[in-house]
Amino acid sequence: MLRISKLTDYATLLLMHMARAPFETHSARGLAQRSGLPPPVVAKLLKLLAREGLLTSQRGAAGGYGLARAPERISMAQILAAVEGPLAVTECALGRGVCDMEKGCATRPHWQLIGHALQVALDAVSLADMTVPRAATVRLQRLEK
Amino acid sequence: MLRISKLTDYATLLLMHMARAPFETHSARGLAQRSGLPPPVVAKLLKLLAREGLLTSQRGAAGGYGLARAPERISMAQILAAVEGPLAVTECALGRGVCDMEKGCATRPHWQLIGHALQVALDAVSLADMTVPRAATVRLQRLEK
DNA sequence: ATCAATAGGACTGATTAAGTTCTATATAGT
DNA sequence: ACTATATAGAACTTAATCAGTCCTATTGAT
Repeated sequence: MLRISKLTDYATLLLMHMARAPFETHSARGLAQRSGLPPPVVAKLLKLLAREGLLTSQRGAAGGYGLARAPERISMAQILAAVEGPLAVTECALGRGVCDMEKGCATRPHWQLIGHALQVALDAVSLADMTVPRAATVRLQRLEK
Repeated sequence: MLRISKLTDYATLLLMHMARAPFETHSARGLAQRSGLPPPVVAKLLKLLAREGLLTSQRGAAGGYGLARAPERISMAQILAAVEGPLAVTECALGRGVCDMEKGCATRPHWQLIGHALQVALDAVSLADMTVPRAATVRLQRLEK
């Protein structure tokens, strides 16, 4: 349950590879080879991440992708939002009045609260944390107190 | 993203209805009418929740379903787990070695940490909280400190 | 017996996710 | 200017999952 899509998983993997050389540009082909993921998937994801502002891109020969900011300033929440869209635990949490039974339904504010808690947990982990085991552990343990 | 399935949403709604009369038994038909959900869906969900231990069931005429324990002792995490299966943010988080690239993949422990944080957030909200706005707010705010 | 209820499984259709392919555009090097 | 190597964007196909229905069996009170 609450499963993250494979694409998000892949995106995280790719960003972690890039975080090892945060100031260099990386080509889609090169990242596909290093990550072992299918080239079309890698290309699709990098395009998406660039459009969403997590990566910068340079076209043409000797072009490629680079991190838009330091790995410490890219959170898991941002990666998820880039690939899967805004966090919304339930459909109605997004606000649009598409739910048939809004009248007697008292659950909405509660789902929003839960969603907010998830957001906080996801915000607390950065891309840099993902590459360095200790940091994430510490930050998340603080949350649980 | 991280969207909960409609079934889980429905299940929560049904349990909230039952929580209003926590010691009485409720029939599937009656709950379908009160909730406005399609009877087959309600029946399916109640069967599932009973199998998972959240509800007790009584067959035969004058039978029905009842909460297995007090609303305070049923958490949103339990409801989610009952309907959607164990919480696993990524496939590999479940442990089975199905992932092709386990060798160079350092993300697994981090996803597990994030998963754990989500679990904590979901554990902090009970079915009783869902029916009484204030309690959930307070509990979740404590988590965010 | 009969009626009202749950138990369990099989099945179908709808929706979404995952992955591929094709065409257009930009840029460095020669 | 030409060519090779990149990214940009969109359309398309297939696979997987979710949502919902239906049917048959079992249980128990009247």
